[in-house]
Amino acid sequence: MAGRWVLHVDLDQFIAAVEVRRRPELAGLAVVVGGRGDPTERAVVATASYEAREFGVRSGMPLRTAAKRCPDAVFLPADNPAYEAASDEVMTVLRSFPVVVEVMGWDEAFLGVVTDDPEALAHDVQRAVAERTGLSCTVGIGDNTLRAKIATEFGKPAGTFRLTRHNWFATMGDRPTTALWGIGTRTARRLDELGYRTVAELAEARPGELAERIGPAMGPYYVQLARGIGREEVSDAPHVARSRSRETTFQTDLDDWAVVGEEIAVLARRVADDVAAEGRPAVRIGVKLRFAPFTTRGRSATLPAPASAPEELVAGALAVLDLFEERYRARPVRLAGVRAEFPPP
DNA sequence: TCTGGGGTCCTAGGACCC
DNA sequence: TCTGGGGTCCTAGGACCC
Repeated sequence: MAGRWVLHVDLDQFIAAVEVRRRPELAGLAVVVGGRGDPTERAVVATASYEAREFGVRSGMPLRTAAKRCPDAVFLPADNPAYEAASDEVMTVLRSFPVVVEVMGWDEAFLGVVTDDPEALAHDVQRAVAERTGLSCTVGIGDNTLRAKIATEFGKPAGTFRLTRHNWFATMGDRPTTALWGIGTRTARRLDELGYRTVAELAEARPGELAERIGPAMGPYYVQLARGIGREEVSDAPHVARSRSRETTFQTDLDDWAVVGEEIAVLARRVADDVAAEGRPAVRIGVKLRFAPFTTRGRSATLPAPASAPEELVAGALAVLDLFEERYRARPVRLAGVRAEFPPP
């Protein structure tokens, strides 16, 4: 009798693997991809190959730090169009199976499947992806999306792992709450202060107590996470964007407010291109500024009328920039961003 | 460790209205 | 005519994820 399963397919060191695939001489080397590939610039690591990770190089780490930890690494610029194309190849392979494919990013997808042997199907998927794209992936198997997603961590690299209601607490019970998908270090610290340190402890919490102390939606949700409860349906409905944004970190801080305005106009035009591609007008616009050393402030406003035209979005963004109080205008700016929001569904 | 870029969702406070 | 309570919208900021 065939059962319903969720498979979580996650490409191994995806970005580094795409680079190695087109430059085979890099195989076996420490490869670090990020920014423009110059470790002296302001940028962070997008992905490090397993060889580079041996030296303590991690995603999100400044390139400068990565270069200190692994001076012999090959540094490459991020080539997003290449990763998007490789991602499309992989998703096409996944869709060739009789499954529902829900894309979660360049290098991840959930598969909704009906089978009585999910491991066999997982291995078929891994083999097909390897043969048709040359890329390696790990497959987590679960009775819902949460457990499938977490199972992947135990299958890395290139393996499979099954996580269900039957082995959830045996596998996860003693782990810290950060092992849950959706709980980061900030929330873990707050939970710790309330006496919940492990997954098993959080699973025993009263949802009502956490609703009061954490928030009406998130509190009870965290208890559900700890119990391994998650969405069982996988959907291939096309994603409908809520917002589109563009932002830039400057190599050197801007100290002239007029130049900040010029950069905001440039970003607003790029956002306008994205909005035009969406084919529906934006109703709100936001401006983000990050001041030296690292404080970030945002201002936003509803547009006078829904808009897609570049001139309207530029005017809107500059009007929002004007909402920043006088006291901000002499501060060095290290990042500027513009975001357009679409109407809620 | 001097900290990217692109997203999503939640929370909280004040405004406003009845 | 000094003052309640509820609902909803707007905005800022936080947290998390890939």
